[in-house]
Amino acid sequence: MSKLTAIYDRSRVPLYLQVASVMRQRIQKGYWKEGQKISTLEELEAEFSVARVTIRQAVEILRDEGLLESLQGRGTFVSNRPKNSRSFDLITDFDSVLDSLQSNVVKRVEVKEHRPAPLLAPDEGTPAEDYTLLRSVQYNEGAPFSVVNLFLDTQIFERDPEQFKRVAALPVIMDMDDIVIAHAYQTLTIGVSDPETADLLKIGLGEPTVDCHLVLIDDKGTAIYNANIHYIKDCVRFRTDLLGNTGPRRGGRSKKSK
Amino acid sequence: MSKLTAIYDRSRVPLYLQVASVMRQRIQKGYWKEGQKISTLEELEAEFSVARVTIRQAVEILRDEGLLESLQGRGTFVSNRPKNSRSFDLITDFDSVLDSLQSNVVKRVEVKEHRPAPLLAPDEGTPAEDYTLLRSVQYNEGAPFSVVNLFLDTQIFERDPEQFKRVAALPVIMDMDDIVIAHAYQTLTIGVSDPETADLLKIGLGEPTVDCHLVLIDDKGTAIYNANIHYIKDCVRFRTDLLGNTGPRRGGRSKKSK
DNA sequence: CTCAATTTGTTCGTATGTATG
DNA sequence: ACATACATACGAACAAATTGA
Repeated sequence: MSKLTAIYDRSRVPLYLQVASVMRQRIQKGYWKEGQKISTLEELEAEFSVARVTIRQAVEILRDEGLLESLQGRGTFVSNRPKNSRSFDLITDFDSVLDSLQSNVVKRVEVKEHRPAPLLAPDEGTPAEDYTLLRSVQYNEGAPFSVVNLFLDTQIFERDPEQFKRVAALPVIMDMDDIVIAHAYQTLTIGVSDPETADLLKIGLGEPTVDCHLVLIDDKGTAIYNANIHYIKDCVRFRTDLLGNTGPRRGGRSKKSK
Repeated sequence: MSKLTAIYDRSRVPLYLQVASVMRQRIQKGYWKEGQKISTLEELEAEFSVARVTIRQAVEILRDEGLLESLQGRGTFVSNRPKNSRSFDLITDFDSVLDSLQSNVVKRVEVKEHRPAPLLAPDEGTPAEDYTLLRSVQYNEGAPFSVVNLFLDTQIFERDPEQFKRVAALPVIMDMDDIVIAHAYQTLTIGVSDPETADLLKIGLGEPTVDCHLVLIDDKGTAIYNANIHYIKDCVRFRTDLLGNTGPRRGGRSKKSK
């Protein structure tokens, strides 16, 4: 019990799940390679300071997930399994957003009118008078990877309700030639799934998600498009070149660094 | 038990923790505002389909965290607590990286030589011959918010070992005038804390983190700087304007969208 | 072939945690 | 607050399969 209480100080999640999470990551990040024999139960026992049975429970979870295989008398091995990396890069420019809507399956699951929209940050424009909620789920290879809760300016929604109810909203908006998007702010944070999101994404309640707050502001400063998008955490990645278009950087610049 | 097994299909984390996570997010994201009376236990009971005691356990956790206050006969209220938003924006350009190293406290916790470095993606240059591991922790307001595992090309490390052991590496590198950084790739993903990271960040084992893989490539194509940075998930946020420097966007562009 | 060492698999007893009604 | 059922975790012992000496 001495061990237990010490570890439980920081997380009340069952120990075998904590251990399983760490081992799962070691496999996914390639620290434990495919086909490789991993540490023995006794070594893992020592490393994590837990009982034998607890390690076995963790291994059992990863076995069920097809990540590990155990052979009595020989050891535990990382499975050679077909790679199905469903992860993709998050989007950082407007045209890619439009493109991605074309390449993924979008299923509208709900439309509600007169809904209070998510709060806007000080620089995210002024709220529209009324919003219509369009909720949809994005699928990739048949599995859901994101839930979109879009609060669309009702004035715009009513210009083509049938279209908005059927397909992705952004292309429809961009087809309206009197609309000018002055700003498109995207804010990414880490959140946890609420009951609706967990249900639609087929994940556990309270599991971490990547939350994207996307706000489009028109030329009058109105936030006509105000969306919260929840991505399954393993499905997203974000890459950037810090040098951007400034070109290579030469050392010795600190003399004038005030 | 009927309820229980249904929910446990997707997550084996104790129910009261799942419920607590969702309620914590409602407070943190401002859906439940400060001072507001939240739903009654009975309503929450119905919403989450769990027993009364389970809701009470969740509330107790948030009470311990100072997020909620219960008053017998009146209800449960969101605490008016001092805002200490320790979150900050992730960095997307090179100069900001340099700046941020100056404004945060960095504590070097470990130096190890001849360590195998993290794997490089195909376009992340060729590995250096040998790397030296510099591990440090970044603090903000006295609390740790990130662990940096930097694998530095040993050839560069040995040009000024004492300096590298004491202060942040990047400014030291940028003071060497014969070094040219041709690329600086940053990749963000969601991971979970391993035992060392959990220990240094004072978080639970297996809790989600924002992982940043940062690779600097010199003019010869060598990955001289290869770092894995683990941020506490609540401490980071990432903002961007999708329109960037392309200016406002006018509708009606789809005619030529092949 | 046998033996010993290694490694996973199984079981028991006990204490505490979780969830229902 | 109580009674009940099941889950989690420990420690220890023993069984079964594999390997190499």
